[in-house]
Amino acid sequence: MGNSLDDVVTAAIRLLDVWGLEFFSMRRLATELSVQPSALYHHVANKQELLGLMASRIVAGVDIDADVVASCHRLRNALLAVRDGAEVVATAAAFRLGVSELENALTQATSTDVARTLLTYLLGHTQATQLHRQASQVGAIEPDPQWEESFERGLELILAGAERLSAVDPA
Amino acid sequence: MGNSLDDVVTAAIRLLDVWGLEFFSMRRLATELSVQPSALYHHVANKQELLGLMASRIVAGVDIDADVVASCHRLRNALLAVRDGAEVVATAAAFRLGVSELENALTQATSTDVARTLLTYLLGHTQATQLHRQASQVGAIEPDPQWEESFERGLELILAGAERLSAVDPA
DNA sequence: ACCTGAACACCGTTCAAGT
DNA sequence: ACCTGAACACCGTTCAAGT
Repeated sequence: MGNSLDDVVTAAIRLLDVWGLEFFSMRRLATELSVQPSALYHHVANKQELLGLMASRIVAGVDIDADVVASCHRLRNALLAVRDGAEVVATAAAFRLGVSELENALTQATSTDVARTLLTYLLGHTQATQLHRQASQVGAIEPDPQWEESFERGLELILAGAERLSAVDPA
Repeated sequence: MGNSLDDVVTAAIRLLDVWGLEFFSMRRLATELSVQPSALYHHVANKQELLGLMASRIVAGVDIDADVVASCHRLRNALLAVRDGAEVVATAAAFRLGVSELENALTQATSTDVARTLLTYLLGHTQATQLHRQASQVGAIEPDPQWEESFERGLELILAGAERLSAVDPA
Protein backbone atom coordinates (compact mmCIF):
# COMPACT_ATOMS: atom_id res chain seq x y z
CA MET A 1 0.00 0.00 0.00
CA GLY A 2 2.77 2.37 -0.82
CA ASN A 3 6.22 2.79 0.67
CA SER A 4 7.55 6.13 1.85
CA LEU A 5 11.15 7.24 1.31
CA ASP A 6 11.61 6.55 4.99
CA ASP A 7 10.52 2.94 4.53
CA VAL A 8 12.94 2.57 1.65
CA VAL A 9 15.92 3.89 3.64
CA THR A 10 15.03 1.75 6.64
CA ALA A 11 14.81 -1.39 4.55
CA ALA A 12 18.04 -0.44 2.76
CA ILE A 13 19.99 -0.18 6.01
CA ARG A 14 18.59 -3.48 7.22
CA LEU A 15 19.65 -5.07 3.94
CA LEU A 16 23.12 -3.53 4.15
CA ASP A 17 23.52 -4.85 7.66
CA VAL A 18 22.55 -8.37 6.64
CA TRP A 19 24.45 -8.69 3.34
CA GLY A 20 27.18 -6.08 3.41
CA LEU A 21 27.85 -3.42 0.78
CA GLU A 22 29.22 -5.92 -1.72
CA PHE A 23 25.86 -7.66 -2.06
CA PHE A 24 23.65 -4.65 -1.50
CA SER A 25 21.69 -4.17 -4.71
CA MET A 26 18.66 -2.20 -5.82
CA ARG A 27 17.07 -5.43 -6.99
CA ARG A 28 17.48 -7.15 -3.66
CA LEU A 29 16.06 -4.08 -1.95
CA ALA A 30 13.08 -4.16 -4.28
CA THR A 31 12.47 -7.81 -3.45
CA GLU A 32 12.73 -7.01 0.26
CA LEU A 33 10.02 -4.37 -0.20
CA SER A 34 7.89 -6.68 -2.39
CA VAL A 35 8.10 -4.24 -5.24
CA GLN A 36 9.55 -4.11 -8.75
CA PRO A 37 13.10 -2.69 -9.07
CA SER A 38 11.85 0.24 -11.11
CA ALA A 39 9.57 1.33 -8.26
CA LEU A 40 12.62 2.43 -6.24
CA TYR A 41 13.31 5.16 -8.77
CA HIS A 42 10.16 6.89 -7.71
CA HIS A 43 11.79 7.56 -4.33
CA VAL A 44 15.38 8.09 -5.30
CA ALA A 45 17.26 9.27 -8.40
CA ASN A 46 19.88 6.52 -8.28
CA LYS A 47 21.79 4.13 -6.03
CA GLN A 48 24.35 6.74 -5.04
CA GLU A 49 21.68 9.08 -3.71
CA LEU A 50 20.22 6.24 -1.68
CA LEU A 51 23.63 5.46 -0.19
CA GLY A 52 23.93 9.12 0.79
CA LEU A 53 20.59 8.98 2.59
CA MET A 54 21.69 5.78 4.33
CA ALA A 55 24.90 7.51 5.46
CA SER A 56 22.92 10.40 6.92
CA ARG A 57 20.67 7.99 8.77
CA ILE A 58 23.60 6.00 10.17
CA VAL A 59 25.11 9.07 11.84
CA ALA A 60 21.77 10.76 12.59
CA GLY A 61 21.55 9.89 16.26
CA VAL A 62 25.11 10.83 17.19
CA ASP A 63 25.59 14.02 19.16
CA ILE A 64 28.92 15.73 19.43
CA ASP A 65 29.60 17.75 22.56
CA ALA A 66 32.59 19.27 24.35
CA ASP A 67 33.84 15.86 25.48
CA VAL A 68 35.74 15.07 22.29
CA VAL A 69 36.90 11.58 23.21
CA ALA A 70 33.40 10.49 24.24
CA SER A 71 31.93 12.07 21.11
CA CYS A 72 34.37 10.17 18.90
CA HIS A 73 33.46 6.92 20.59
CA ARG A 74 29.76 7.58 20.05
CA LEU A 75 30.36 8.25 16.37
CA ARG A 76 32.55 5.19 16.02
CA ASN A 77 29.91 3.02 17.68
CA ALA A 78 27.23 4.33 15.34
CA LEU A 79 29.41 3.36 12.35
CA LEU A 80 30.17 -0.06 13.79
CA ALA A 81 26.48 -0.69 14.47
CA VAL A 82 25.77 -1.47 10.82
CA ARG A 83 27.86 -3.62 8.56
CA ASP A 84 30.13 -1.57 6.26
CA GLY A 85 28.72 1.55 7.95
CA ALA A 86 32.10 3.30 7.94
CA GLU A 87 32.63 2.73 4.23
CA VAL A 88 29.18 4.03 3.34
CA VAL A 89 29.64 7.13 5.47
CA ALA A 90 33.22 7.75 4.31
CA THR A 91 32.17 7.66 0.67
CA ALA A 92 29.23 9.97 1.26
CA ALA A 93 31.41 12.26 3.38
CA ALA A 94 33.26 13.59 0.35
CA PHE A 95 29.94 14.78 -0.98
CA ARG A 96 29.23 16.36 2.41
CA LEU A 97 25.91 14.60 2.92
CA GLY A 98 25.02 14.69 6.57
CA VAL A 99 28.64 14.41 7.63
CA SER A 100 29.39 18.12 7.30
CA GLU A 101 27.24 18.70 10.38
CA LEU A 102 29.45 16.30 12.29
CA GLU A 103 32.52 18.20 11.15
CA ASN A 104 30.98 21.50 12.16
CA ALA A 105 30.08 20.20 15.60
CA LEU A 106 33.57 18.77 16.12
CA THR A 107 35.07 22.06 15.00
CA GLN A 108 33.15 23.83 17.77
CA ALA A 109 34.66 21.45 20.31
CA THR A 110 38.22 21.76 18.99
CA SER A 111 39.44 23.56 15.86
CA THR A 112 39.10 23.17 12.10
CA ASP A 113 42.32 21.23 11.67
CA VAL A 114 41.85 18.97 14.66
CA ALA A 115 38.24 18.23 13.72
CA ARG A 116 39.17 17.28 10.18
CA THR A 117 42.13 15.18 11.26
CA LEU A 118 40.06 13.38 13.89
CA LEU A 119 37.22 12.70 11.47
CA THR A 120 39.54 11.43 8.75
CA TYR A 121 41.35 9.21 11.21
CA LEU A 122 38.12 7.96 12.75
CA LEU A 123 36.49 7.10 9.43
CA GLY A 124 39.67 5.45 8.14
CA HIS A 125 40.29 3.42 11.26
CA THR A 126 36.68 2.30 11.59
CA GLN A 127 36.55 1.32 7.92
CA ALA A 128 39.74 -0.69 8.43
CA THR A 129 38.21 -2.25 11.54
CA GLN A 130 35.18 -3.48 9.63
CA LEU A 131 37.26 -4.76 6.70
CA HIS A 132 39.55 -6.45 9.19
CA ARG A 133 36.65 -8.15 10.97
CA GLN A 134 35.18 -9.46 7.75
CA ALA A 135 38.56 -10.63 6.48
CA SER A 136 39.30 -12.54 9.66
CA GLN A 137 35.75 -13.87 9.86
CA VAL A 138 36.16 -15.35 6.39
CA GLY A 139 39.54 -16.74 7.37
CA ALA A 140 41.50 -14.56 4.94
CA ILE A 141 43.64 -13.26 7.80
CA GLU A 142 44.53 -14.00 11.41
CA PRO A 143 42.83 -11.49 13.72
CA ASP A 144 45.06 -8.88 15.39
CA PRO A 145 44.30 -8.90 19.14
CA GLN A 146 45.63 -5.35 19.61
CA TRP A 147 43.51 -3.89 16.85
CA GLU A 148 40.66 -2.49 18.92
CA GLU A 149 42.93 -0.72 21.41
CA SER A 150 44.88 0.95 18.62
CA PHE A 151 41.96 3.27 17.89
CA GLU A 152 42.14 4.70 21.36
CA ARG A 153 45.88 5.30 21.14
CA GLY A 154 45.62 7.06 17.77
CA LEU A 155 42.92 9.27 19.21
CA GLU A 156 45.15 10.19 22.14
CA LEU A 157 48.02 10.87 19.76
CA ILE A 158 46.01 13.37 17.74
CA LEU A 159 44.62 15.11 20.83
CA ALA A 160 48.09 15.30 22.36
CA GLY A 161 49.26 16.98 19.16
CA ALA A 162 46.36 19.41 19.43
CA GLU A 163 47.38 20.38 22.95
CA ARG A 164 51.00 20.78 21.97
CA LEU A 165 50.21 23.03 19.02
CA SER A 166 47.50 25.05 20.76
CA ALA A 167 50.18 26.97 22.65
CA VAL A 168 51.50 28.31 19.34
CA ASP A 169 48.27 28.73 17.35
CA PRO A 170 45.91 31.67 17.57
CA ALA A 171 42.80 30.77 19.56
CA MET B 1 50.85 -14.29 -28.19
CA GLY B 2 50.10 -14.70 -24.53
CA ASN B 3 49.85 -12.17 -21.73
CA SER B 4 51.81 -12.51 -18.51
CA LEU B 5 50.36 -11.68 -15.10
CA ASP B 6 52.52 -8.59 -15.25
CA ASP B 7 50.86 -7.51 -18.49
CA VAL B 8 47.46 -8.02 -16.92
CA VAL B 9 48.25 -5.90 -13.84
CA THR B 10 49.80 -3.17 -15.98
CA ALA B 11 46.76 -2.98 -18.23
CA ALA B 12 44.48 -3.08 -15.20
CA ILE B 13 46.13 -0.06 -13.62
CA ARG B 14 45.99 1.86 -16.87
CA LEU B 15 42.30 1.03 -17.14
CA LEU B 16 41.68 2.09 -13.53
CA ASP B 17 43.42 5.37 -14.17
CA VAL B 18 41.32 6.10 -17.24
CA TRP B 19 37.87 4.99 -16.02
CA GLY B 20 38.02 5.00 -12.24
CA LEU B 21 37.12 2.14 -9.91
CA GLU B 22 33.39 2.49 -10.55
CA PHE B 23 33.77 1.52 -14.19
CA PHE B 24 36.68 -0.84 -13.82
CA SER B 25 35.45 -4.26 -14.91
CA MET B 26 36.96 -7.60 -15.82
CA ARG B 27 35.19 -7.45 -19.16
CA ARG B 28 36.59 -4.06 -20.05
CA LEU B 29 40.05 -5.27 -19.05
CA ALA B 30 39.62 -8.31 -21.28
CA THR B 31 38.67 -6.06 -24.19
CA GLU B 32 41.70 -3.87 -23.50
CA LEU B 33 43.91 -6.97 -23.73
CA SER B 34 42.08 -8.25 -26.83
CA VAL B 35 41.12 -11.40 -25.01
CA GLN B 36 37.94 -13.12 -23.82
CA PRO B 37 36.82 -12.32 -20.24
CA SER B 38 37.35 -15.90 -19.17
CA ALA B 39 41.03 -15.72 -20.14
CA LEU B 40 41.69 -13.42 -17.17
CA TYR B 41 40.90 -16.27 -14.79
CA HIS B 42 43.97 -18.07 -15.97
CA HIS B 43 46.08 -15.32 -14.34
CA VAL B 44 44.00 -14.46 -11.31
CA ALA B 45 41.46 -16.24 -9.11
CA ASN B 46 39.00 -13.35 -9.02
CA LYS B 47 38.60 -9.59 -9.24
CA GLN B 48 39.50 -9.05 -5.61
CA GLU B 49 42.86 -10.75 -6.00
CA LEU B 50 43.58 -8.59 -9.03
CA LEU B 51 42.75 -5.44 -7.05
CA GLY B 52 45.19 -6.61 -4.38
CA LEU B 53 47.96 -7.00 -6.96
CA MET B 54 47.13 -3.57 -8.32
CA ALA B 55 47.40 -2.11 -4.80
CA SER B 56 50.82 -3.67 -4.33
CA ARG B 57 51.99 -2.27 -7.65
CA ILE B 58 50.72 1.22 -6.84
CA VAL B 59 52.82 1.43 -3.68
CA ALA B 60 55.72 -0.65 -5.01
CA GLY B 61 58.11 2.18 -5.83
CA VAL B 62 57.67 4.08 -2.56
CA ASP B 63 60.51 3.93 -0.10
CA ILE B 64 60.10 4.86 3.52
CA ASP B 65 63.13 6.23 5.35
CA ALA B 66 63.86 8.11 8.56
CA ASP B 67 62.42 11.34 7.17
CA VAL B 68 58.83 10.58 8.09
CA VAL B 69 57.23 13.68 6.59
CA ALA B 70 58.99 13.19 3.25
CA SER B 71 58.13 9.48 3.27
CA CYS B 72 54.45 10.27 3.83
CA HIS B 73 54.47 12.70 0.94
CA ARG B 74 56.06 10.13 -1.35
CA LEU B 75 53.41 7.59 -0.40
CA ARG B 76 50.63 10.11 -0.84
CA ASN B 77 51.94 11.07 -4.27
CA ALA B 78 52.07 7.43 -5.33
CA LEU B 79 48.41 7.04 -4.35
CA LEU B 80 47.40 10.25 -6.10
CA ALA B 81 49.23 9.18 -9.26
CA VAL B 82 46.45 6.78 -10.27
CA ARG B 83 42.76 7.48 -10.16
CA ASP B 84 41.09 5.96 -7.06
CA GLY B 85 44.53 4.72 -6.02
CA ALA B 86 43.90 5.45 -2.33
CA GLU B 87 40.63 3.53 -2.28
CA VAL B 88 42.17 0.50 -3.96
CA VAL B 89 45.11 0.48 -1.54
CA ALA B 90 42.95 1.16 1.53
CA THR B 91 40.68 -1.76 0.72
CA ALA B 92 43.60 -4.10 0.10
CA ALA B 93 45.35 -2.81 3.23
CA ALA B 94 42.94 -4.64 5.51
CA PHE B 95 44.04 -7.85 3.87
CA ARG B 96 47.67 -6.80 4.38
CA LEU B 97 48.64 -7.17 0.73
CA GLY B 98 51.80 -5.22 0.11
CA VAL B 99 50.82 -2.53 2.57
CA SER B 100 52.12 -4.38 5.61
CA GLU B 101 55.65 -3.71 4.40
CA LEU B 102 54.87 -0.01 4.38
CA GLU B 103 53.60 -0.25 7.95
CA ASN B 104 56.71 -2.13 9.02
CA ALA B 105 58.99 0.44 7.43
CA LEU B 106 57.09 3.31 9.04
CA THR B 107 57.25 1.53 12.38
CA GLN B 108 61.06 1.48 12.13
CA ALA B 109 61.06 5.24 11.61
CA THR B 110 58.65 5.97 14.47
CA SER B 111 56.68 3.51 16.63
CA THR B 112 53.86 1.00 16.15
CA ASP B 113 51.13 3.39 17.23
CA VAL B 114 52.41 6.40 15.32
CA ALA B 115 52.94 4.34 12.17
CA ARG B 116 49.44 2.94 12.26
CA THR B 117 47.85 6.30 13.02
CA LEU B 118 49.82 8.00 10.26
CA LEU B 119 48.96 5.31 7.73
CA THR B 120 45.27 5.34 8.63
CA TYR B 121 45.16 9.12 8.44
CA LEU B 122 47.12 9.20 5.18
CA LEU B 123 44.95 6.60 3.44
CA GLY B 124 41.75 8.23 4.69
CA HIS B 125 42.75 11.75 3.75
CA THR B 126 44.05 10.76 0.32
CA GLN B 127 40.90 8.76 -0.38
CA ALA B 128 38.84 11.79 0.61
CA THR B 129 41.05 13.97 -1.59
CA GLN B 130 40.37 11.82 -4.63
CA LEU B 131 36.63 11.59 -3.94
CA HIS B 132 36.60 15.35 -3.41
CA ARG B 133 38.36 16.00 -6.71
CA GLN B 134 35.98 13.81 -8.66
CA ALA B 135 32.93 15.31 -6.95
CA SER B 136 34.01 18.85 -7.71
CA GLN B 137 35.07 17.91 -11.23
CA VAL B 138 31.59 16.59 -11.91
CA GLY B 139 30.10 19.70 -10.33
CA ALA B 140 28.51 17.88 -7.39
CA ILE B 141 30.32 20.16 -4.98
CA GLU B 142 32.24 23.43 -4.85
CA PRO B 143 35.97 22.77 -4.41
CA ASP B 144 37.49 23.60 -1.01
CA PRO B 145 40.59 25.76 -1.64
CA GLN B 146 42.14 24.80 1.73
CA TRP B 147 41.79 21.10 1.17
CA GLU B 148 45.28 20.29 -0.04
CA GLU B 149 47.01 22.15 2.80
CA SER B 150 44.92 20.37 5.40
CA PHE B 151 46.84 17.14 4.81
CA GLU B 152 50.06 18.80 5.87
CA ARG B 153 48.51 20.20 9.04
CA GLY B 154 47.02 16.85 10.06
CA LEU B 155 50.42 15.26 9.54
CA GLU B 156 52.03 17.85 11.78
CA LEU B 157 49.33 17.33 14.37
CA ILE B 158 50.01 13.60 14.60
CA LEU B 159 53.77 14.04 14.71
CA ALA B 160 53.45 16.71 17.39
CA GLY B 161 51.39 14.24 19.41
CA ALA B 162 54.10 11.65 18.92
CA GLU B 163 56.74 14.00 20.28
CA ARG B 164 54.58 14.93 23.24
CA LEU B 165 53.88 11.33 24.20
CA SER B 166 57.41 10.04 23.54
CA ALA B 167 58.53 11.59 26.84
CA VAL B 168 56.13 9.28 28.71
CA ASP B 169 56.36 6.09 26.65
CA PRO B 170 59.06 3.45 26.95
CA ALA B 171 61.46 3.60 24.00
C1' DA C 1 1.77 9.39 -5.37
C1' DC C 2 3.28 4.94 -6.11
C1' DC C 3 3.79 1.10 -8.82
C1' DT C 4 4.12 -2.66 -12.96
C1' DG C 5 6.20 -4.89 -17.08
C1' DA C 6 9.35 -5.08 -20.33
C1' DA C 7 13.42 -3.89 -22.07
C1' DC C 8 18.64 -2.30 -22.60
C1' DA C 9 23.25 -2.58 -21.82
C1' DC C 10 25.89 -4.31 -18.80
C1' DC C 11 28.35 -7.44 -14.69
C1' DG C 12 31.69 -11.68 -12.39
C1' DT C 13 32.56 -16.34 -12.85
C1' DT C 14 32.60 -21.31 -14.47
C1' DC C 15 33.73 -24.87 -17.47
C1' DA C 16 34.63 -27.82 -21.28
C1' DA C 17 37.39 -27.55 -25.05
C1' DG C 18 41.08 -25.98 -28.05
C1' DT C 19 46.55 -24.89 -29.24
C1' DA D 1 50.71 -22.08 -20.52
C1' DC D 2 47.28 -19.38 -22.39
C1' DC D 3 43.10 -18.87 -24.57
C1' DT D 4 38.01 -19.46 -26.84
C1' DG D 5 32.90 -20.02 -26.76
C1' DA D 6 29.01 -20.50 -24.51
C1' DA D 7 26.48 -20.29 -20.69
C1' DC D 8 24.56 -18.88 -15.77
C1' DA D 9 22.92 -15.87 -12.55
C1' DC D 10 23.10 -11.58 -11.78
C1' DC D 11 23.44 -5.90 -12.11
C1' DG D 12 21.52 -0.35 -12.50
C1' DT D 13 18.45 2.31 -15.01
C1' DT D 14 14.74 3.91 -18.31
C1' DC D 15 10.24 4.41 -19.86
C1' DA D 16 5.54 3.90 -21.14
C1' DA D 17 1.65 2.61 -18.88
C1' DG D 18 -1.41 1.61 -15.11
C1' DT D 19 -4.15 2.94 -10.30
